[in-house]
Amino acid sequence: MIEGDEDRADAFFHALADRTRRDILRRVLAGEHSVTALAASYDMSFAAVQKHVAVLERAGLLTKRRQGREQLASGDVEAVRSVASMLDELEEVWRGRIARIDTLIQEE
Amino acid sequence: MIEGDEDRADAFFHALADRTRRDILRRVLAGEHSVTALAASYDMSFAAVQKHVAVLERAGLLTKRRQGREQLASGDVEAVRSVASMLDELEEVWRGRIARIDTLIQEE
DNA sequence: CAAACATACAACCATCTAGTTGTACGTTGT
DNA sequence: ACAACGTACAACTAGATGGTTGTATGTTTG
Repeated sequence: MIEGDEDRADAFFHALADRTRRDILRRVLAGEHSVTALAASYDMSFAAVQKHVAVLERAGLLTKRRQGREQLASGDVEAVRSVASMLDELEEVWRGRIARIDTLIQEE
Repeated sequence: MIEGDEDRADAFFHALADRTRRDILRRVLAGEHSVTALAASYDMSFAAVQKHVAVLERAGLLTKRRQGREQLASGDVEAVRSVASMLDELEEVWRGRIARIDTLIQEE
């Protein structure tokens, strides 16, 4: 599994930094899909898509459950939210800057 | 120079997928810093930090303004917000899935 | 003017990444 | 039993990435 917060962030953002993976994530957030069903949507080999799914799984953005011979992939919305909250924290840093600027203006 | 939404998303997430760049972004969201001042914080060459700043700049996450011989870098909170809104759209996709599941349950 | 400073960028290198093909193995259906 | 299906993974390749050092250019200071 993935270690610290920074490692988690690395994995999250790296997983999201590829348009094929973002598209796969959209599909599996909308509903369960087998790896083969996902692979049918893209102009690349099954193995390539399977690796993208593995990257998303390793980042915790999707989970798989076995059903017979298929692996059904499903998006984890909680993980998506936790990425969003990392960005919210960045915005909070910015708010601190604005607050400091306002203080300076008032002191004049 | 005209990039699509997907190219922008690629650049955003790739820029954020490195912990040094996330740390630089935190600093420049908190306030302006020269490239040299930023470089002093990290255990790597000035050139390496300068390249990280360039990646963030190309992604639109920070801007620079010249002041004398220094370049002062400043974080762009609007860009951070637009990344966050991409994630919100993913969450919306997931809400659609839940709505569909609820409809199925009601039809039973 | 010369020296020191701040920045940008080229060239290079090791490693990672995203794709490929091929193989192996469990599951399903005939 | 066996053929077809669904998946995983290894080995390989081209190109991207993150780091290095060295050089060039503009700016400030003595």
